[in-house]
Amino acid sequence: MNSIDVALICRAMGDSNRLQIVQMLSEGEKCACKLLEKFVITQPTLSHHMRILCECGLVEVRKEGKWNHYTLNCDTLAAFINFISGLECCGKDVGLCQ
Amino acid sequence: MNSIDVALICRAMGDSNRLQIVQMLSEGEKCACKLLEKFVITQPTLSHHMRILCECGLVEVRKEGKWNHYTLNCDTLAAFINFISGLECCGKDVGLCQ
DNA sequence: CGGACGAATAGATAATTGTCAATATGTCAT
DNA sequence: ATGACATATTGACAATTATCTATTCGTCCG
Repeated sequence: MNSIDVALICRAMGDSNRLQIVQMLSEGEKCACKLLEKFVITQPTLSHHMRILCECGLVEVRKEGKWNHYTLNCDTLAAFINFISGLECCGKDVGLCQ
Repeated sequence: MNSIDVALICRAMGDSNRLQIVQMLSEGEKCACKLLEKFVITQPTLSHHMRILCECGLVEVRKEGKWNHYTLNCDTLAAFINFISGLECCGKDVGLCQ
């Protein structure tokens, strides 16, 4: 996963509504209606947020009749976690960790 | 670390210049001049980006005479990695992973 | 078919953001 | 003190964004 993809995901998660949506999806698949209950936003606004989350690859939608069911995309999430986990803070010029 | 802090950090890393700066700092402490070399932005713009990175707590500055030296903040980074790593994708309604 | 209902799109708007040029501030060396 | 240089601040502007209302599109059921 390259920096551009990571930046896109970060940007997607940089909105607090969307971050909370990601947290909810981390618990498992949720339908749009369920998500909508949780926030004080309109349906078009939720649709907008879900689109951004889907476009960066972090979220997938399963359409079932009239309803949309959302899940986190395992591959994207794993790659993102991998990237973030690879960041280090101890590489001081001193050459010592801690 | 609560969602608001995480969203702030994500937003900070949601700009591709800033994400690349974070990657560079992951290699170790860097001075502003060194960072500036790497990007096609002006000094005030770099200053602006560093401020955003510092304000969310991800980056720390060490002022030494005329120069600023930046590092990643270990505590914040660790808390952030911890939060992100805690996200899961396999919590489908089915109740099965994979 | 036709109404009901969930989701998407269009259009508008206020707020935020990334960037720059110009200027100010702070620190060092002479 | 004064000039040189690193950084910060200010003010401006174009681009992006989060949100809404109004409308359209899709799917189901009677």
